[in-house]
Amino acid sequence: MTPRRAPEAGPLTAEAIIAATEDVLRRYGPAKATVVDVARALNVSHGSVYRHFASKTELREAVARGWLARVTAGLADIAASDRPAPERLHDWLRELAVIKRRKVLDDPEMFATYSALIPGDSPVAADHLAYLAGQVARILADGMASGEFRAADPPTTARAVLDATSRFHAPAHAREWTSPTIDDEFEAVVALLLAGLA
Amino acid sequence: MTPRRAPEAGPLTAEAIIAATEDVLRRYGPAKATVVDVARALNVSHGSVYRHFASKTELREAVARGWLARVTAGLADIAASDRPAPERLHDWLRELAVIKRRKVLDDPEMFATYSALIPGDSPVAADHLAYLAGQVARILADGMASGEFRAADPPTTARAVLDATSRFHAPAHAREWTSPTIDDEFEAVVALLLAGLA
DNA sequence: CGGATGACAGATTTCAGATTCTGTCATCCC
DNA sequence: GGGATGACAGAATCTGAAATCTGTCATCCG
Repeated sequence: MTPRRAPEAGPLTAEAIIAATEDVLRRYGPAKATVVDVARALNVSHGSVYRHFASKTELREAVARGWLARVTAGLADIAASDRPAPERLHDWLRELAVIKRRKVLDDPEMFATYSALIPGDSPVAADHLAYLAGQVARILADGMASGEFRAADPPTTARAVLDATSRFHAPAHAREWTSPTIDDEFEAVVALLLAGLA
Repeated sequence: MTPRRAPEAGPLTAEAIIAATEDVLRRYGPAKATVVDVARALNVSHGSVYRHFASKTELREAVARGWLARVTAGLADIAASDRPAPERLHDWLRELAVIKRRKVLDDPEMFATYSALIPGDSPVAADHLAYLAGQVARILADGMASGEFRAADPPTTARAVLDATSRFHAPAHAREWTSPTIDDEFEAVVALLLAGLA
């Protein structure tokens, strides 16, 4: 593996470690990647990595956090658009599902890195869900303000919308995403939810 | 392990093999249980087991099928009751969730046996889901006939209802069922679905 | 002095050889 | 003759010793 960091490079930063870890994870996969591999990629000793991250888990969480933020960045635009709330919610949910499905195929090692954090109850997954719920709550609040949606508590309802669509975005269901009928099933669920919100 | 079958017992039947396998699975767990263990419990050679089941997988499927039918038997009564359809649907979904949750704790080895079939795309899970969807479709059709639910295609909508509640009954989510807020989340999702059906 | 280092202990993983298991089938017996 | 048997091949799993990894820390260096 080509070292990412020349001998004459400046101080070792958390960002450089995260970037190198992402490379190493993509190359070897989360099951094989080691802290020593990361250190080697950076031309430092593995002890130096532990100056910035208390544990391998913490490092993986930082990598997953950044990756998740990047891959779901496009959702905020949909949430903030000025189109009718039901249409926005539909498109937002669809885009979330499409992103996840694409990443399983596109970037399987990083998807696996993120998935592996969930059984361990990492805060990354909970924070990610809370972040997504915030965007849904905003769409719901807009829709309530305009009369497109019936009044309800946006945070609670946002969580219910995400829970009801978890089959289409939760990594635990990733194997089901290759089903030829998955799109129809998604549309049926979303239609039911939109009817319940109207 | 005490043999279930005395030397003077009658012919070896598929049912006896299934019953013995269930015992063996409960005792050793699906990861450790072998066909030889089952044969020993029945005082026969393992070759005899293969006269009735073409493979270990087929045997496990038969066991899981029977177990699932038994543990979900109570749902049919709820589906067939003459209470208002929305109430029936709510109680049916709740009972399904409660059964699954209880079995994870009660009967973890059999729950694991059933869960293990899902990643392998066994027809057992698909058939089970179709059976459940049939009951939901019936509740929906009743509700449509009485005007409690809006008109829609019952089979499609039944599938959507099950998909939207999968977090509360799909084994992939079993770890989440111990969350203290799981009941509130269940009720929020079902309220949204019932609103969408009304 | 702040950051990097590498030796170290204990935990985890690897790997090869030995064992056990699955699934088949020629043979046996009732 | 129909069902049961157990020997067998190839696949999977176990076992235990060696290697590697994680996380710590006394030491070093600029």
